[in-house]
Amino acid sequence: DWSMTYTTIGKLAQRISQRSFLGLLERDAAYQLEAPTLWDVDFQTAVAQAELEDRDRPGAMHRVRFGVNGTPTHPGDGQALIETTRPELIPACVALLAHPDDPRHRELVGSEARTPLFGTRVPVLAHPLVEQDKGTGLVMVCTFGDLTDVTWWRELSLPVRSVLGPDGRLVAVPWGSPGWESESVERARASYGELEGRTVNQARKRIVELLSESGELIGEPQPVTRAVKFFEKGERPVEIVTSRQWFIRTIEHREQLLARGRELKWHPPYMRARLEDWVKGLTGDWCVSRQRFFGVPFPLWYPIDEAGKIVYERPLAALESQLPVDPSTDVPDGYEPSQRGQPGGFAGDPDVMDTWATSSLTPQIAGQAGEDAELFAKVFPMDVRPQAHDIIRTWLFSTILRSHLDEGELPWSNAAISGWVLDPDRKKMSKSKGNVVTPMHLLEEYGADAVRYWAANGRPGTDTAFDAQQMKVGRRLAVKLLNASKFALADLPPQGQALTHPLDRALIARLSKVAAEATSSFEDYDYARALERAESFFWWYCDFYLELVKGRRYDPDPDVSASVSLALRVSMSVFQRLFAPFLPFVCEEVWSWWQEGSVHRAPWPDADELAAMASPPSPAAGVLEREQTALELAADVLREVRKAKSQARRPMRAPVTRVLVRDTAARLAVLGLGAGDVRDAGSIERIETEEAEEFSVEVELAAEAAE
RNA sequence: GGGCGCGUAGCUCAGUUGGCUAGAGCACCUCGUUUACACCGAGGGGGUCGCCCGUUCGAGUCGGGCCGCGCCCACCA
Repeated sequence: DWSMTYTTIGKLAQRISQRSFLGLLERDAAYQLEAPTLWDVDFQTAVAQAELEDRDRPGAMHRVRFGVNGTPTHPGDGQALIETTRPELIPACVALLAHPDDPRHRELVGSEARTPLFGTRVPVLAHPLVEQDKGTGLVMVCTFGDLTDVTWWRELSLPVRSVLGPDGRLVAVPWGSPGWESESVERARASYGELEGRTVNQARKRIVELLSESGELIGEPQPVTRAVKFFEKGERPVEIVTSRQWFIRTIEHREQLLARGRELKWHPPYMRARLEDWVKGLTGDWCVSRQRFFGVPFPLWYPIDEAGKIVYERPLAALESQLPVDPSTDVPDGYEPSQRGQPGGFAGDPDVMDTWATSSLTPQIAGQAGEDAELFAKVFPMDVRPQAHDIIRTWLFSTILRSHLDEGELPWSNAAISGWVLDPDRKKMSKSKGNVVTPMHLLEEYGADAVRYWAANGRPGTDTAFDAQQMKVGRRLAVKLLNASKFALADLPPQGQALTHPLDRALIARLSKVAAEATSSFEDYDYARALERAESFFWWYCDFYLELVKGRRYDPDPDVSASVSLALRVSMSVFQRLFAPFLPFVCEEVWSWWQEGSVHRAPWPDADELAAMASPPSPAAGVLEREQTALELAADVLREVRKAKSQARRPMRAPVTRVLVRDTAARLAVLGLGAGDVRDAGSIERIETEEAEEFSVEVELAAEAAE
């Protein structure tokens, strides 16, 4: 319904998004925290776990010697060796860890070690997450090199010794002051002076030189390739930087979210595993604040105390009547604009929400939650979320989370997961690779129906390689529908009240089955199957049924043409509606030739109605089956006649003097029901029969001169 | 490393409770024709259903094990 579109920057979406956030805040489902956060150093913003991707990057493994005291029994005699790919974080080292069961480091655990170059004393502790077979089995914990560091830091209550700034450069640190003690402050300052202000890469290069000079680097760095986490749009690896951010509670709902995932009907079912993997792998709550310019702002301000300090602990929420608000221009209730930024005044929250924080409310926005209670009650929860598999962990996940938190139920009953359109070489299209095929020229060359036809052939969940051949097929089908409709409907004689001819009943009976299959396929979200069934039967219909009934259709006697006239109307009406979802334009066109209104508003074909129409007047046992066999046999004989003509290199209208059909008695008994149509369609003078085990046809063509 | 999916004609893919002499379209070859359709029609060739075991009267279909491809996830030592 194109009258109900919205944009995520529109007032409606902003209002609903801000209102939902305030609701979460009120219920303590959202909170702010100064904590280690995934951070992109180029965009200088927090990013969420869902926005990360792994990229393989070359690096080097450095073996580094830490000093140890009074542990002469330890192998290496007075030294502890660790391996690291990030030696630039040695000044941020807060502990060394070994696995509790590792015999090599048992003596060392519980003692203290000294960092190289800086002489900081760090405890040597045990933790089960340490992998014994990596490196020396001894690992350094820094604040923060990776998410595991965060885990260790949290679980072992380690101090923070942070060296990395939001711009990705090493910040100044106060060597010698509390937290930055050193056995040799002079040396620490001197060493760090070589690193301060440098980027991570520059610092890494320099510290390797320093370690090498001091003899604390053991051996040469060994080149390795390792998976590094990047913000999906970023150029440099994400870092972990401590900052104040807003979070939505997620982890504590893990089990309920998994239950929601099981409640949802997935198409195809195996896609549920993607959500489960994701939910089970979550390492923290969802960070929703971003330090960017564009986005929906947080509807919050903070008081400023008399000393001019922002009091983050007491956020001032916007009033419902103010929504949507922009705290950088709007003013909180009870304050004057002149108080902005002043002691005793207020400051607006400078951050905006993650785009998914608004997109996760799609059903609520479309249903106008909190705006139009009647509409919302009518449409929520919705039937289906259609989307591709790559954003299960973002769009699908976050939508379920928000609906769970706000509405206490699933946002929709079904998830229809599509695949990607791949380039002709089956690679994912991407701007950076330059292999993107835009659809405009396809629409121009093949038509919108053909492009849509091709897209509909991609089965749910399956990636589809771009294939111009398939568009030709779609175009052919569209043209065929145009031509068949023209033949079937133009100058059609008056229709009868009922299907009096057995072949017409048999046709509608088959059509009923096809309609039933298309319907159940659609109900299963298997649109590709619905199309395939309708399509293959339609081609059979054109090749055989339309040819078989030509004689009766053009017969001047209205009693003869009445039944086929009805069958043609019914069948074309059904085909036009069955194809309408796939070939919307051509179907609308052929529908307009003889029907009122739009085919897209017409009722879907009713298989039961068709079956009723196809039932024989005398419902004796086996009549239905006999008529089905008659139609099949008629088509089989016609096929053999055509084959004979084709192999004799004669035209299809070449007359046939005699056809001998051999088949079982049972089948021959029903041949008569369709023999007249077969004769007309094959230009056959005489059909004879002979009983046999297997079906075969002998064809006698008239002499060529007879043409 | 864990999980999921896929491997059927040269290509894109059907094959739903095991019964197939394995199908369709494209491409290829032959022929025909213009009274719905040259954006056409009729016909033909082409496959040890990735490999190996097993269950079964019978396996493309079920079970196990390999091989290959793809995707998702994962702890950057």
